[in-house]
This record gives sequence, C-alpha cells and structure tokens, in this order.
Amino acid sequence: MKLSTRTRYGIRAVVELAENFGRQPVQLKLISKNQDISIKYLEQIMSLLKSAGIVSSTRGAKGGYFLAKPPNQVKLSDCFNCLEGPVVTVECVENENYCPKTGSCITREVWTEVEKAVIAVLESVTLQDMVERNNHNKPLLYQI
Amino acid sequence: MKLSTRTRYGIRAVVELAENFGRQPVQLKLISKNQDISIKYLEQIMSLLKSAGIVSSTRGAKGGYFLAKPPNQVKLSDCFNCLEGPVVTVECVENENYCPKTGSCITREVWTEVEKAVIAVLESVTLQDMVERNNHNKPLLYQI
DNA sequence: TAATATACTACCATTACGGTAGGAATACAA
DNA sequence: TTGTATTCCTACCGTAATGGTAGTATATTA
Repeated sequence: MKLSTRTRYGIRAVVELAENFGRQPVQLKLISKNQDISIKYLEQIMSLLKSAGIVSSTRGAKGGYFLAKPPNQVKLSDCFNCLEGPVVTVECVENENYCPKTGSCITREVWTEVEKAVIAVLESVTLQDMVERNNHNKPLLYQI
Repeated sequence: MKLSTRTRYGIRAVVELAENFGRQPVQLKLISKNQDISIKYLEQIMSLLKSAGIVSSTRGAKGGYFLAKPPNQVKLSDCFNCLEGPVVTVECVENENYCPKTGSCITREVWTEVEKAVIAVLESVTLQDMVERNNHNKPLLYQI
C-alpha cells in the first residue's frame, strides 16, 4: 500500500503552485530545484495534472505552470485520483459484477470501509488548507 | 493503491479457517476449491501466515491448516500486515530521519492521517466479527 | 509401506515504476 | 524577424514487484 513517487512528487509540486497562486507562472526549473525532482519526470507529472484540469500552463519565455482554480477549490482527493488513480482497494468494490458473490461478501464490505476512510481524509483537505498549515502551523480542519 | 491478490486470497482463506475453528484442520485442497485459488499459490500464502503465527498446520494425511488463536483474538490488521506489509503510504511517516523536512512537512501529516484511518478500520475487525457478519448479517462493529 | 499433505525451491511471464533522452511546438523579447 | 526560453510529446529502458506454475522433498497416518 505504498504511494507512488508520482503521487508524492505531484502533490508537493501542486502545493508549491498553491503557494504562488495569483502571481506569475512557476517554472518547472524552479520546482525541480526546490523539491529536488528531475525536470523531465516533473514534466510528465504536470502533464497528468494538466489533463485533469488541476493546473494550467503557458509556454515560452516567462511561461510556467499555475493552478487552474483557487487553492481552496482543489481537494487533495482530486490530485490523488489524477496521480495515483482511484482509491480502489479491490476491484469488486467499484464493479459489482466483478464477482458473483458480491452481494454477500464480508471481506468486500471491509475493503469498502477502508476505502471510505481514506477518501474521507483526502476529501477533507484542500490545497489552501495545506498551504495555511505550512505557514501558520494551524491544525488541519478534519477529524477521523 | 490496489490490494495484492496475496492479501485478498489470504484473508479469504483465513476467514474460512475461522469458520472451522475448533474442528479438524482444513486442507488446502478444500480451500482452493471453495475460494477458487490455485493450491500452489495458496501454499505460499499460508506459509507467510504461518511464519507470522496466525495459522498453524499439521502435515501428512488428515493434516491441514487451522487458526493458531481463537478467531476473536485475530485482528484483520494482523493478517494485513503479514500479507500486504505495513500500511505505509510514505516512507517518512514511519522513519522520521528519512527526510530533513519531516518536522515541518504538511504532506507528511496528511499521509499520516490517511494511514491512521486505514489502520483504525483494520484494527477494529476480528476474524470472528467477519464470520458472524457472514452468518447472521449483523452489522460490523466499527464506525468511521 | 503406500497414500496423503504440507514444505521448500526454482523458475517465468507480464506489468508497473521510475526514470532518461531527444526533439517539436510555442511564446516572448530584443 | 530572429533567438531563446519554456512547455509538450513520444519513445525507450532497466529494475523490481506481481502473480503465478512446477517439481520434489519431507512428514504423518493408516
């Protein structure tokens, strides 16, 4: 159950964009330096986030990346889904027809609860929460 | 964030052992048939569970596997840790020295919360809960 | 001793991960 | 209009993990 580096790197990058929201686009060169991630790998990651409509970019000189929406409108779950894929512990949770026993399967119910728990955390945090937490050491606004 | 088949198969097998707790050992041939899992793969999985002290076995004719402890003393988290490994979203959650920024890292805090949420669910369910739920359609005893 | 099971070891095909590399397209500045 | 900075797109690649299969050794019981 480890997160991929893609997800971790991507979220660190997006948080950096959130910190710079409203200003000039941030160049990958800078994020790469600050977060110690290869530019080429970052390119791929940002490309995913762009396709998902989470970030936008401008090319050319003085170009770069920026959040497509205000940080308080971007949930962590959005980024997670884009980078890690859906929070799916087992196939049958989403796809009821995956297994004939679905209706009466206890293990399926447990995995469903696990999924819900994860999603609840990810949905409760926005990029703005993360930035504020970073700056002011404020507690996060969710409870398990 | 998908569960491995190893974990899913293993837990299904262990639940079947829980259903037969106190009786004769259950042979892999039977579990294999009931759960539709290859015997050879089951062997490997059961070997892991045995090393972890969750199941025991006797060889030879009339041999088989059985739970090493009563079903109400085996938490789902025990099985999960054995099969899937520790619930670790990111390295730095367990290992504080993994990254110099650990102390002030917000993303780390979020992953920590996700981990806690998953562990809370897994720790709240025992094999006996699962068996009872199976038999009597009783609701599980935890809340998120 | 014969039959039945687990135990152990080796092997293998496929996929995902974590990148690297090269060049094309675009936008801005001079 | 020309150069330069930057994203964008595509291809490739080594390594490790996943999800098995197969064969044989060893222990137990009848």
